[in-house]
Amino acid sequence: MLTHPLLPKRYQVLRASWGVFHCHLFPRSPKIISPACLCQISTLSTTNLIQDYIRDGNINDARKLFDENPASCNTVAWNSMITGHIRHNQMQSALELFDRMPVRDVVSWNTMMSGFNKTNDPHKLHQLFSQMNRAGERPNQFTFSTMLSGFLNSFDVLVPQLHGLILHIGLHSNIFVGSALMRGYTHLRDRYSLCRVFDDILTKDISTWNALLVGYTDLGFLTEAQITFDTMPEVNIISWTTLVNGYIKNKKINQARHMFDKMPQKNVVSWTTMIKGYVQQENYTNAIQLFISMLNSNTHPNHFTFSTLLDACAGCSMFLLGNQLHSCILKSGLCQELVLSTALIDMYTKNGDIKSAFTVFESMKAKNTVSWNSIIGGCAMHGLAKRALSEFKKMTENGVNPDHVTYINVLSACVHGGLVEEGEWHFHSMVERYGIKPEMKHYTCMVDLYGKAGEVDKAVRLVKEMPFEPDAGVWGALLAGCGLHSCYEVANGLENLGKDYSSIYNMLIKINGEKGAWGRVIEMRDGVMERGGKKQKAGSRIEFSLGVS
DNA sequence: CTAGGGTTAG
Repeated sequence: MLTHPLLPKRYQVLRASWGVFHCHLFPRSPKIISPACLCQISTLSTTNLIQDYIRDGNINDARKLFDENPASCNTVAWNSMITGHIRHNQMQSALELFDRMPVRDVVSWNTMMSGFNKTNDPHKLHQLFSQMNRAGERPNQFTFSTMLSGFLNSFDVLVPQLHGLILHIGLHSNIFVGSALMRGYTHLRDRYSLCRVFDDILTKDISTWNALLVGYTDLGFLTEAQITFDTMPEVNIISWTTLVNGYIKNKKINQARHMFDKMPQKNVVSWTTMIKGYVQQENYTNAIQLFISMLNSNTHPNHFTFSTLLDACAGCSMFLLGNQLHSCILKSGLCQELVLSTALIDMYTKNGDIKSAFTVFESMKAKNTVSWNSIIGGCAMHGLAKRALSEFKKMTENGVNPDHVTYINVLSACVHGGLVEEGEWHFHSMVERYGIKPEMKHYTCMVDLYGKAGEVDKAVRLVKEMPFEPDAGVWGALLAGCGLHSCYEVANGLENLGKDYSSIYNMLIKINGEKGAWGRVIEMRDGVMERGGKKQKAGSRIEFSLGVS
C-alpha cells in the first residue's frame, strides 16, 4: 500500500527501510503486519504526503493522491486538502470537499471560514458560523479570531456580541483573540473597550502592543500612541511604521518624517508609508526624492511602492517617470498585479495617453470593478463617450458588477458626449438594476448633462427633487448651464442658491455681466469681497509639473 | 490541517 507512483524520493527511502519504520511504530507487533496496521500506516503516510505536497504548493499531486486513496484519508487529510484549495484561490473546490466530507471537526469549519475571509465574503462567513453552531460544533479561539477579522467592514455591530461569547467561553486572554477584538473596537471607534480588551490580555506580546498603537493612532490619540511607543517593553520595525503612519493619517507629516528619520532600520513598508504620506499631501517633490533615497539604500520597491508612485505621476503629470515606472514594473514581474495595472491605466489616462491605457487594460487577465471603472473614466476624460458606454456594456456582460463610481464615470461620459437619453437611462437603471442609490456626484453629472444640452428646466427640477442639500458642484453645474444658454432669469431666480460658495457668486457675476446688468454685478462683487472671497487663481498643469508655480 | 500587528488602485 505504501508503493505509489506519486511517492517522492524521501518516502522511497522510508519504504526501503520498511522494517525500521515498522519496528518504530509497532515494536511489539508480529513480523507479518496485520491488515488493520497496514491501513493505519497507510493513512498516516497519505496524510503526511498530502500535507507535504500542499506545503510545497503542489496542489495537483496532492489532489491526485487524495482522490486515488479515499480509504486512507482521515479528517486531517480532508482538512489539508481544503486548505490547499483555499491557498490556491479555489474556493469552489474547497466548498465542494467540505460539503461531502464524512466527518467535520472544528478545524474543518475554521478552515472554510478563513477561506471566506480571504475572498471577502462576510455573509458566507456569518452563515457558516450559524451552521457550525447548529451542527453542535463548539467554536474555539481560531473561530473567533477569524470571525472578528471578517466582520470588520460589514457586521461591526457583532463585535461586542462576539466579545460576550468570548468572555463566556473564557477565551478573552488569548493573544490572537485579544488583538482581533482590539481591531474590532478600533473600527467601532470605542477607545474604552479597546483599552479594556488590552488589559484583559494577560501575557502580551509585541503584536498586542502594536495593535494598541494602531488603535490609538486610528482614533487620533497621538499623544497616547507616542507614550505607548515610548513605554513598550520592546519595539520592532512594525511599531515604528505604525507610529509614522499614525502621524501621516493625522496629517502631521513633519512629525512623521521626524520619527521616520529616527528609525534604526527601514524596509519597503516603512519607505512606502512615508512616500505615500508625501503623495497624499501633494508634495510630489519630496515623494520622488524619498523614492530615490529608498533605491540608494538598496531597498527593492514592491507593488505597494509602485502603485503609490504611479498615483504621484497621475497627480502631477510626470509622464516620463510614469513610463519609466511601467518599464520597472514589467521587468520586476509584477505586471499581472491587478492594483498595479489599474494604477497604470489611471496614470496613462491622466497624462493624456489613452492608447497606452487601453494596451495595459487589454493585457490584464483578471479585471475587477475598479479596473473597469478606471478605463471607463479614462474614456470619459478623453471625450470617448460611445467607447465608455460600450466598455460599460462589456463590463456587465463579463459579470462584473458596477458600483457608484462606475456610474459617476458613465454619466460623466454622457455629459462629454451630450448623450442625454443614454444618461437618463443609466441614471434610472443604476437603482433599478443594481440597487445603487445616486449620490451627490451622480446628480451633479445629470444637472451638468441637462444644462449643457440646454434643458435647463429639467436641470432645475432635478436640483429641487434631490434628496440632499446641493453642494457647490451641483450649483456650479446648474449655473454653467444657465450661462451657456443665456438663462439669465433662471439663474437669478434660484432660491437657496449656495450662498456660502464664492465661486458660485463669480459665476452669477459672469452671467449678469454678459447680460449687461452691471448694477447687480457690482452689488454682488462687493458682497463677495466683504466675505473675504478671492478671485480664483488659474493654474497650469505644465507649469506645475515643471515646478514653476 | 485552522487565527493576530505596519504599506496599494478607480
